[in-house]
Amino acid sequence: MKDRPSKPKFSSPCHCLNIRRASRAVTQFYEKVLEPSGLKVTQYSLLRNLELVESVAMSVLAKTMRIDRTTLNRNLKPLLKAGLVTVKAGEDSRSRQAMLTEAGHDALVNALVLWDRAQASLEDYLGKAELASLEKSLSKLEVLLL
Amino acid sequence: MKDRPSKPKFSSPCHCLNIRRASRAVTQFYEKVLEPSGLKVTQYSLLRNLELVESVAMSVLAKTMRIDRTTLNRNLKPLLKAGLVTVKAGEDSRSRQAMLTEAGHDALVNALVLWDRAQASLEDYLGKAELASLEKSLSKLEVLLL
DNA sequence: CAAATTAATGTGTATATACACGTATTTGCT
DNA sequence: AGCAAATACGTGTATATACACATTAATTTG
Repeated sequence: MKDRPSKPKFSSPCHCLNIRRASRAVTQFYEKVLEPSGLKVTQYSLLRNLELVESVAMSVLAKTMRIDRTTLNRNLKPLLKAGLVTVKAGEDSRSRQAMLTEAGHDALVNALVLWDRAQASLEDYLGKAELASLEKSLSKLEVLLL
Repeated sequence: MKDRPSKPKFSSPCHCLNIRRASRAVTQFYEKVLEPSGLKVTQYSLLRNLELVESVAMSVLAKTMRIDRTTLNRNLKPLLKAGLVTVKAGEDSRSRQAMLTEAGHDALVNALVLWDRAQASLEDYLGKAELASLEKSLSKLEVLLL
């Protein structure tokens, strides 16, 4: 076997992987708890945001939720197909307004108690203090790029 | 407009969304820094893990990296196509062994300095103490489901 | 040894994420 | 008015993630 130069066998753990892993685990936990509602956590949050307003333009919603505009567009599709959300034209004929349907509202109400459970479980698991500290760091990280 | 029952207008911030958002931000940061290498952070980590061993069975690698087995399978494909990784049959004719190619090793070495930079930036941004505290919480969260 | 289990993988399907492009409108400026 | 720049969106493409199934090979059992 030929000898290879520069083998960086040891290294510190990658912070990016660590947060991605934790994110996956937390996501899976929430998904499991939310499962009876038929909603993914992303979908839940989308409905949740729509519930706060009469209707909202796509890009405004994306900005509010701090997700990519095109990701929002894609994430909306299953909800549209399921009839939980509708889209109407805005005054500005470029913009489109998303809004919750009755079914969407019902689904949200239905999911709320489950979400509460997941939320509470997590708070219980980490403890108030550690969770608060974590959230603080997370909010710092969120603006890492800007 | 018809009156809707139970409008949960106010709620605590969703911990799941928070960590997902932070995860996205950190990922985008690493991706941007790694960009010149042509590797995504997921791909970097895959190569990094393969660099530690001669060859390794799929499921073992997945377990080591703590990612879903099928996700690993999919994530491997771009690397196979790019010729950075190859797969050979294992002794057990069910299992398949993944291994780094020379090109894969080169790509890894090339990306290492970039990754170091991203890693250092993050440490600088949060500070050693806060980062350590964060990592501790993240590792707890990672085993939330088991 | 034959049958039932378990183990190791791959694929179908669906969602999530985001960059690069392309399109249609609106605004702002001359 | 006319045109350039900025806005608001959607889509193509590629990767990431993971559950449900299907397949094949090795193991354990009766």
